[in-house]
Amino acid sequence: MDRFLSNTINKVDKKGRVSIPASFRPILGNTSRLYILSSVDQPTVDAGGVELIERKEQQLERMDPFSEDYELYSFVLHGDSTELKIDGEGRVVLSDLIREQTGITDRAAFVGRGHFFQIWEPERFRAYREEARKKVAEMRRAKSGGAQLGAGGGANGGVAAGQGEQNT
Amino acid sequence: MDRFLSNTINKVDKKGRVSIPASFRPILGNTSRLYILSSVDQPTVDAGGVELIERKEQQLERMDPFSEDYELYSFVLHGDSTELKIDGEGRVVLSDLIREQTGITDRAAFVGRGHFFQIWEPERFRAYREEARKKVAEMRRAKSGGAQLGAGGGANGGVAAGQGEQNT
DNA sequence: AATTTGCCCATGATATCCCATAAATTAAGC
DNA sequence: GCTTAATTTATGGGATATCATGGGCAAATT
Repeated sequence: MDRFLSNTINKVDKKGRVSIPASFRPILGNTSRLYILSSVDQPTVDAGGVELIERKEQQLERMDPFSEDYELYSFVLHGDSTELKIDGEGRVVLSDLIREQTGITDRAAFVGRGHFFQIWEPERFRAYREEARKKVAEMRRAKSGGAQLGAGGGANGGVAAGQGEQNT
Repeated sequence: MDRFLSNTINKVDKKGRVSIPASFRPILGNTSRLYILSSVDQPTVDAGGVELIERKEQQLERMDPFSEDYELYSFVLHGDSTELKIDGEGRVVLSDLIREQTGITDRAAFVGRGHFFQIWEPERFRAYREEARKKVAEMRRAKSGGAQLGAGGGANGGVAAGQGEQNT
């Protein structure tokens, strides 16, 4: 249990509180603080422990300082970050900043991203997720030239394609 | 016995639990954690130990962290994965995520794939398997220009052996 | 005084643990 | 080679333990 995985949708109560998924809590450590960074590309925020900020700063340093991306990243990183307090039940109060950034009202989707997680407005998450899956599927198809069975990650399945639809 | 072989169909009980085939358990090691990755191509999920995720993360690290591909791949990898707890009897409860992805309701097919295994809705597995066989046969025919050797009726090219039903 | 914010407790719904049992595979014995 | 005893499995169910969620209340803000 050392990375943020899976996704869950939790309710935001009248006081603006949401439960951080229980499976995410231990990964954050013993802290009672949750760090939040706005995403520049999507209507979501990144969340995690302090190391999240550090990591992002390191990323920033690796970017071209004259690019527009750098400017944006830098601006958002230092300007739009927040620190939330985690209460005894593992909840946080979503700030106005987060609401504006994500569009969240009464429900929030928590999405594991490995060393951090994201908080989305459920509907937007659903849409983006679908799109992402579709694109990854295309990516995979392009790479393997169509000969792929299963998502074995380098697996040597050795069997020809076969499309098989997603769900029903 | 160090790779996942063969396939079995087990029942999902009212609580949503399924037994992981006993022959698969020792291969997972001493863990009580089963990692699940959903396939973007087929209505199935890949299952295995942490290595399964780590392997994919290594692929990620070889990509450009600022590319859209990286973003999408990471999003799907971490956001659509799950970690299931294996109980004392070697069972796991299938999450909603898995149900949606696979279409599983009351029975689940466990299919060995070497260094990981898959979980399918039995009917879909049967259908996909047949299709896969057919394509393998075609592939072979195409390659050999019609001259085949030892590709007799019962041969099941490349796909895990065994009948759709448990033992026989 | 009227809101917020932080802390504590309550509760229904799941999830997890533990024990029971029948089916089935393996080992043992004849 | 068969038949039976001994072990594993798969599966079920009850008893707890966790979790998400709601509400109360008092200290801190405004």
